[in-house]
Amino acid sequence: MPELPEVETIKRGIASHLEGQIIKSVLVRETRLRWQVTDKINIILPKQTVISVKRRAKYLLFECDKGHILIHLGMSGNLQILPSNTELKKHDHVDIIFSNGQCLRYNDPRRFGCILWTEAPVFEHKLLANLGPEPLEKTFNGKYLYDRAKKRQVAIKNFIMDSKIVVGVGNIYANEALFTARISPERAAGKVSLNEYKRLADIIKKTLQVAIKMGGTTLRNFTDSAGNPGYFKQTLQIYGKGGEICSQCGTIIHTKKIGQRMTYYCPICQR
DNA sequence: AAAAGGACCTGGTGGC
DNA sequence: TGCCACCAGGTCCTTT
Repeated sequence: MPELPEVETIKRGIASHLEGQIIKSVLVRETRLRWQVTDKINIILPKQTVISVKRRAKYLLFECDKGHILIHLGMSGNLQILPSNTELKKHDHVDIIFSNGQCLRYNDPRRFGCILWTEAPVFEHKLLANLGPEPLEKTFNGKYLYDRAKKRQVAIKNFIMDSKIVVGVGNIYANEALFTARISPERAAGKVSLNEYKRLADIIKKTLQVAIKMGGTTLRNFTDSAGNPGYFKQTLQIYGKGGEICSQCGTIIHTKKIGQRMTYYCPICQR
């Protein structure tokens, strides 16, 4: 489900509700997420205070007194803040209940997400240690992409979706950014010029920023932590528009699987 | 080291 | 209406 703007939307929605709150209990109804949810969290989390809520890539990091809770939403995960007695829905797998009566509820039909606990320095965690830069940071720019892409044969679309290169760019925003940058998704990463990379990096930043501002993209069921959809869908230029007309030149928008993911592009505008 | 493909899941949709 | 194939916002892991 969520790419960076959606995770950021969730983070902004929940942070102020949780920071400073004391965990009262944890209810794990389903441990079979991407990785087993350890029953250790039932023991260790109660009485801890949530000090801060942060995001790194598409991971949400809940800093507690003794360590971090690390949550990824996978393809279909969502988090909501609810009164702890709220009636359960299907796939409500985990509740973190707070002493003020609120509950952070994790729902995930496909169970590709994860909920982990770590007491080590969180950025040294295996899942975070080898991630590329955040796309909205200054270290992510055209020169950086150009340098990393040298001699690489991989398609540019897969390259910008590679979390070792840059985090947070999923299938929707990769399609959108390449269309706006007028670069063919199939071109080898090593054959993109420095100027094109500068344009692309700026467009990735801009696209993500606008999407965050609009509360993310709701395709079927993404909602923020209060249950509201995102409105970036109305802004999509190319994603999901196979067979429709390119807004720039009127050509039929093509589709093709690249790296097992559906790709939408205009064969005239994108070279 | 880089590239490609499989794996993990449920639910919705469209075709017959 | 029912059944089936295929598709979906991610990304780790194994194999080549």
